[in-house]
Amino acid sequence: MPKLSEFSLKIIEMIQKIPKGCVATYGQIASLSGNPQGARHVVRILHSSSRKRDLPWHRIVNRNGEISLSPGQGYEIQKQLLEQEGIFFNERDRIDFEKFLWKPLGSH
DNA sequence: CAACTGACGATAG
DNA sequence: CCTATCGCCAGTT
Repeated sequence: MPKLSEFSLKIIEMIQKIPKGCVATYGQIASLSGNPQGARHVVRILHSSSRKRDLPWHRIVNRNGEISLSPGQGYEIQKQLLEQEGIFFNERDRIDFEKFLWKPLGSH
């Protein structure tokens, strides 16, 4: 088991904090973890640690609110998991951020 | 150690 | 709206 950087550990931590019924973007997680440019690294963490750490990987979508996985590569699974949490997709197959984007902390 | 990789993001046309 | 590029950067090989 490789040692992960502090940045990576934070990414894992943030992903675990995403509440059920909400989604977050790759860039958002990276930014909250201290590196706004590290979106691609979030991907690597999901690849290497999502299964091991039992992360809610399906709650991560791209900046447009779309599923980034290709059909046959997990797209259907992710969509199903999200819909099971009460998240739905609009006519362009996107998630409405106004309703479902995770807003950490007192954004009220 | 160096190259490669990728479920991204921003920008330009 | 779409495609094409470039920047990004730690984990993996």
